[in-house]
Amino acid sequence: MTYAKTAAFTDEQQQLARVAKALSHPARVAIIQLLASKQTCISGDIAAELPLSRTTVFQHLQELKALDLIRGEIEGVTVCYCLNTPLLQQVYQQFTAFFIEATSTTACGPADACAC
Amino acid sequence: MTYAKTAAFTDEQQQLARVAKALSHPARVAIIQLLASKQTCISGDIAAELPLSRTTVFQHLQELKALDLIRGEIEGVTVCYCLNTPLLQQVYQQFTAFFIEATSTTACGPADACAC
DNA sequence: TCCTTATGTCGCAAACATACGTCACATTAT
DNA sequence: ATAATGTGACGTATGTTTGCGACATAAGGA
Repeated sequence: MTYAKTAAFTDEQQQLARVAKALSHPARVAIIQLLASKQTCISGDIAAELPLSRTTVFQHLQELKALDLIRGEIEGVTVCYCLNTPLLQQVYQQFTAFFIEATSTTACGPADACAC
Repeated sequence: MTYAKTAAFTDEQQQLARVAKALSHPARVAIIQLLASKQTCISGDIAAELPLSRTTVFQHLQELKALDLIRGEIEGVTVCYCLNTPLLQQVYQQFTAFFIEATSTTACGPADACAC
């Protein structure tokens, strides 16, 4: 997002793109799913469950944390990560609005000729 | 997506990540919105409406086309791009499923302490 | 107490991917 | 012929992915 021409787009577009970028790697998708499925807010267990090194997982976590999609609480030796559910719901609505806008087109027939 | 460890994740995770990647640039978000708003399936007009060069826009279009999110029909000199609405609806459902899964967590309280 | 082990994190770096644009070219309309 | 359009080849700048090595901290023995 820190690209040259980024400023030329609207905040909504940039915001959506930012979150999409966070989800643009299967590891991060997997991390979110893991955090959603586990009742415990695991920390190093995430690295253990993924086929990636501790360092790599840590960086993916950092990226998600930078967007505030997840939170991390220090609990003694370990860190307890968990989803920021309210933010996720908000993001969900943004995506929904986008997709509804995108799929409500009637200009071009479904999947066939582009008979503009 | 063509990264080393990509194969280790599920198809769903990879598919979601792939689409998210397509939406991870504001220019591509803008292009989809443009195609959705215009009744005509514009071609070079897209480049004219964005603060990017023709070539750059072309590459973004290629990326979207590679995922089949948009279609391009040659009409004489110009190419007529339009959204692949059915696919978008399908993608929409995938995202919905993901977000519902992600936001249904009750493990960690909303936005406060991670009291696992 | 000291040693070991586990954990989260930082620094660094190689491999790879993306963004962006200038040039070039073919096609078609005027 | 001229102009406009889509697209291809190529290059530079920038960003991402991935993990190895290193470090500090804290817990658990011996």
